[in-house]
Amino acid sequence: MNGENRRLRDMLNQVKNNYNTLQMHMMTMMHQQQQNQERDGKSEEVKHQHHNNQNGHGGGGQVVPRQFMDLGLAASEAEETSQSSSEGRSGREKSRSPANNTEAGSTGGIIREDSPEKESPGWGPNKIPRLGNTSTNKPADQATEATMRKARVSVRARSEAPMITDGCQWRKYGQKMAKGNPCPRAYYRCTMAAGCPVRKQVQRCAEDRTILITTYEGTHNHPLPPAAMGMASTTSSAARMLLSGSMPSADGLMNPNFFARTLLPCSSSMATISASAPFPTVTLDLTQSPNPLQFPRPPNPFQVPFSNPTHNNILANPAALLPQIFGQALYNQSKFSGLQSSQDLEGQQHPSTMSSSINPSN
DNA sequence: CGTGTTTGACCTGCGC
DNA sequence: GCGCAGGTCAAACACG
Ligand SMILES: [Zn+2]
Repeated sequence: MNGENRRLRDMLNQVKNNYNTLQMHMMTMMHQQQQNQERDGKSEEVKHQHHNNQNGHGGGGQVVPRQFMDLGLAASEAEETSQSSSEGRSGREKSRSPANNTEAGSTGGIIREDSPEKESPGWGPNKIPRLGNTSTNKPADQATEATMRKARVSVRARSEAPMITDGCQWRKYGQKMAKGNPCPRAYYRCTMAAGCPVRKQVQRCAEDRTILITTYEGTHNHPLPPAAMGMASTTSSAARMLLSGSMPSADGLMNPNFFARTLLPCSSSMATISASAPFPTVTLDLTQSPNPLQFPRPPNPFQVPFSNPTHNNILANPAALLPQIFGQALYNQSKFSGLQSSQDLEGQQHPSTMSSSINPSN
């Protein structure tokens, strides 16, 4: 009975999470659309990229409205995901089932895998520089990949399962005890294709163990099953948005405001951009109850994110704080863009090259 | 027997 | 240079 209850609750959570994810996804898309409209010049590449990701199976168009179609698609798929996850879990609740999933939807025109076997035999005896390689190889791809790899998308969701099911397959390759945290952090790598660079780490929140923090990093270089598209496209577009926002351009400023306007009314999910961490990180907070009306909890014990630089800014409660928070985000962004400017510039220098490489099939 | 998890060793970057 | 902390590797192991 307990088990069943737990299962049901978990299913519910999963559905909620999917819903929030979707919402996020929509926002990101809208944002990108907006961005595209405002300056179609360079952001066009982004658009193409996006399309590529979305229509991995379909093929890419470039009409703006298309994006909504994609969205719809993603929505239905998200549902599937939740269902499948519940099914999968019905058997065992806490044992780690190998099925998981994930994110990244980009088919990866961008990232060309260097060599599929680079990780196995290549550096077996290693100690060799994984970084050293990077310097020697082609700078352009490298820069792109490096930038992409740096970006992280972390998702906070309530889940009692050891890992949220996102449609991808993961192999665990490590586990560590986090410092100020009784719960260990687990490291996973995507196994859907050899050489897929995507990694994720899963950690439970110390105080509230019902909250699972999943951090995605990298972009898939292979097609994804429909079930994985939801999370994948969301995270990848979030990452892209982060990166584009971090660039030394004015429209980066649009992000926060856009977030504020769009998310606030819904208030069920929240995104925060933080560059204070070693890597730029987007945090999608899906932990809030979907209907805030029932659980107002206004005098929330949440800490003001920007007052505590230690952890990434995670927004728990919108309203009054937003301006400041976003202000800080902006500040961080600008800082970040300063730091990253060399790389970004390098990336930006050859937009045509980029777009062509992105869309090789077309 | 292939595939995935466990787990301690190992590597690297960073602050002192 | 040392120690710490975050990540990763890979041998051993578990499982179907
Ligand atoms: Zn992958």
